[in-house]
Amino acid sequence: MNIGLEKYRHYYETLIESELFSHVTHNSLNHLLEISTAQNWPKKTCILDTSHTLYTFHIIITGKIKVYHFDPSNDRLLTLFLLQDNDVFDIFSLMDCGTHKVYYEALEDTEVLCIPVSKMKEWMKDNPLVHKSFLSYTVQKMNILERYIINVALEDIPTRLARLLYNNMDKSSSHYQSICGLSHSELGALIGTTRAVVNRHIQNFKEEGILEVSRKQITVTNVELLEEKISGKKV
Amino acid sequence: MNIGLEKYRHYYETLIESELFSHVTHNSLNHLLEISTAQNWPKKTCILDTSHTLYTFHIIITGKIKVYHFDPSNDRLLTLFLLQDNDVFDIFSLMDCGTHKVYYEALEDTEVLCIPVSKMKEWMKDNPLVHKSFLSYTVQKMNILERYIINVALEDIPTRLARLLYNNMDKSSSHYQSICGLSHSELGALIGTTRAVVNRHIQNFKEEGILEVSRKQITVTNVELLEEKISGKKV
DNA sequence: CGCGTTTTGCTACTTAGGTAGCATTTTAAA
DNA sequence: TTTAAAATGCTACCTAAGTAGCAAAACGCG
Repeated sequence: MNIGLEKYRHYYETLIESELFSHVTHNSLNHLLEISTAQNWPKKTCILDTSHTLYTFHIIITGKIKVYHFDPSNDRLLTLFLLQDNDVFDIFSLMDCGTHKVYYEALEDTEVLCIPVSKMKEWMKDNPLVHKSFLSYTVQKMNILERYIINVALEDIPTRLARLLYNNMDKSSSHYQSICGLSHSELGALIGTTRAVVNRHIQNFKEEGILEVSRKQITVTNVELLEEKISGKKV
Repeated sequence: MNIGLEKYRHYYETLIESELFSHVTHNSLNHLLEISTAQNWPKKTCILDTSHTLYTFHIIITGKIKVYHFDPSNDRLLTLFLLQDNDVFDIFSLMDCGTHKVYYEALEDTEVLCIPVSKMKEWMKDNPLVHKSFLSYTVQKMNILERYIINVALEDIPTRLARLLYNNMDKSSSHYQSICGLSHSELGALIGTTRAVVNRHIQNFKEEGILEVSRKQITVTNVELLEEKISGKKV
């Protein structure tokens, strides 16, 4: 890595805060940074080449990345994960378990560290303890996926939408925040439906006095009613 | 573990074949067996107590176990995984990531090794390399879950059913085998729908000449037509 | 400022899938 | 052997959700 000292320090500080690398020795972390290349991905950058993530491992320093699947038969997208700082992708590339047919898109300007998969594997061999934290990390992601599938398979769309809004609401200000900036299409991709249906239910919620909308911004005005939509389901 | 020598040998041989334990030393594997208790779970044994799997880790020697979620609001089951020999559960219990609200049921007579989670954690601490194989194992399971959710979120039920049948068909004999013995309710739980809908589509498939049915047994008579139902989707 | 693009709101239509209910068959258990 | 329980097949019904299409509004870029 060939960058200014402050940048380097910034990356180091970020990684050492991460649950994935917090226990790694100073030397090893430096070595990891040495084999890394920093990249800035502006908002809307897309990684559609599935072989790219097969050979390059990424660590997100700042920003937000959407991991999604595209189904050509009905032209629909399904967002599997929203990744943020200290998330990594793609763990599949580190295990030799074949191609992983997903695409990536930066939802915000994103700083990533890029590491060739072969070098990352070597580094992990030199730092076997990271397998433990990678395991813990993967299990957490799997837990998210499990709740996701239970959600999609067993609940109707108003419930899923309500839960999405609820989970991403800044409770302190009653102001829906984390998903903010996402279009109805994006919301649809997050709960397994289309933008038309999302819009329909948002209008319903609006009429019921649950929320107010402006462009790409949803403000929850009645949290109790929103909670009722989720109706005590704890998933 | 206090059992006959042959039994012990049988467990040992099974574990050493497993991708999870194949690289473990002879001594360590013996130690693992020492802290294990073997149990036989007859078909239909249910583990509904979620705290049980919080404190006990299991390794399946032989048999088949269904991991499922129950949604009380609409009385529906969703099968998340079918586990077989050399599968383990629950990895969540080894990482301290809270309760994992799933239930277990033996679909066949099943032999399991039971290990207190605290002892399993200790054993893993003494055998840190297993984290690598556990990571690989978990990533594989996650891959299955990912395909599952894409399936449920983006495809209709005939497609999901066709894929389920296709994936579990004994291709050599054109005889649907692996899922055999499962009722329409169970098939529904595997693709996120109800038994009535499964039955409806099975009748359709029958009329189209794709398969023949007898109680708890489905025989695919026209694989090409079945493949058409899946219509080139490779998920 | 003007223009094209994106996002949103809304109508009307169609249909897959969920539900309820019941009768028949098969199986397992007493 | 009898009886209860489980599994299947099928009817009819209803609603949620997907689709198509259009127009208005908001944005963003030159």
